[in-house]
Amino acid sequence: MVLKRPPEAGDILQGTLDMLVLRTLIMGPAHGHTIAQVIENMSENALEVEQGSLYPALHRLEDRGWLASEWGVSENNRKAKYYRLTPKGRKELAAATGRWRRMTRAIDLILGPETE
Amino acid sequence: MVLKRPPEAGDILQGTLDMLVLRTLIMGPAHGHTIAQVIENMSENALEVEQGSLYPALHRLEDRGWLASEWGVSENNRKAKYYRLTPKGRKELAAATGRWRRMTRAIDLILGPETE
DNA sequence: CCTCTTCCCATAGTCATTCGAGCGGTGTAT
DNA sequence: ATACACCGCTCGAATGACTATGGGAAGAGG
Repeated sequence: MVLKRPPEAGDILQGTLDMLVLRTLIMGPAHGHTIAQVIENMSENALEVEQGSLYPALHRLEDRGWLASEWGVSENNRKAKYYRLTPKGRKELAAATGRWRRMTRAIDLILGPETE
Repeated sequence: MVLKRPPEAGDILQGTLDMLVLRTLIMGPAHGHTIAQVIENMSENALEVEQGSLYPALHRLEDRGWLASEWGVSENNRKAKYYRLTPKGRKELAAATGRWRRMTRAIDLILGPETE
């Protein structure tokens, strides 16, 4: 055995996808397909959002009351589920962002200056 | 069931512990207990390294050839296993640090300026 | 019409990693 | 002797991302 997938470029850091989705929806409601594209584009294609990660994420965010959804029709005239941020979702985004900044600062303290 | 633990302060971001351990050992060999303390101190106690995370991490790093270990005696006169970075470990640290920087930059692109 | 592609949603199964809880042992100091 | 810090380790549960796979519907091209 002992086959392990080395971390690939594009892989999402575990625990950060939810925050990215919430952040994306600050600009207004969107459906899954668009959310993924926005994240990929805004990250200059450094991140890839796989469907197998995205849809479970959307569902758990909705389960937790951070998103609400509504069926509609996409720009391409297809059936699409639009998600929007709830007030709780906004609070969670702020909290998650705070956690993220504290965490990365802490890690960068250990890694040391950029120049290393 | 359905017990979910909200992310607590001190929790390690999944996937970063190995990099932190490798980075700690750049200063020279150390044993597990010390490694944990160094990470906690250097992060200004923003991070907590649990034993249940640390020892499995040390073992897998050694399995991958990134660390080598040797039994010795600690500063407190106790039996302790000293880990040191191998050349492969050094390379991996550089690679992991690069991945980390690219990833955080990408995420920060999406989160936007600090001031939000 | 039929097929192919793109768009859009969804789930099952696998895997790696972290955590909490717990075990055992040994110096040192009270 | 007993309490405590130090030091190593392991197991089960939980989490979340990935691959793989499915389906359905719109639009384009033959």
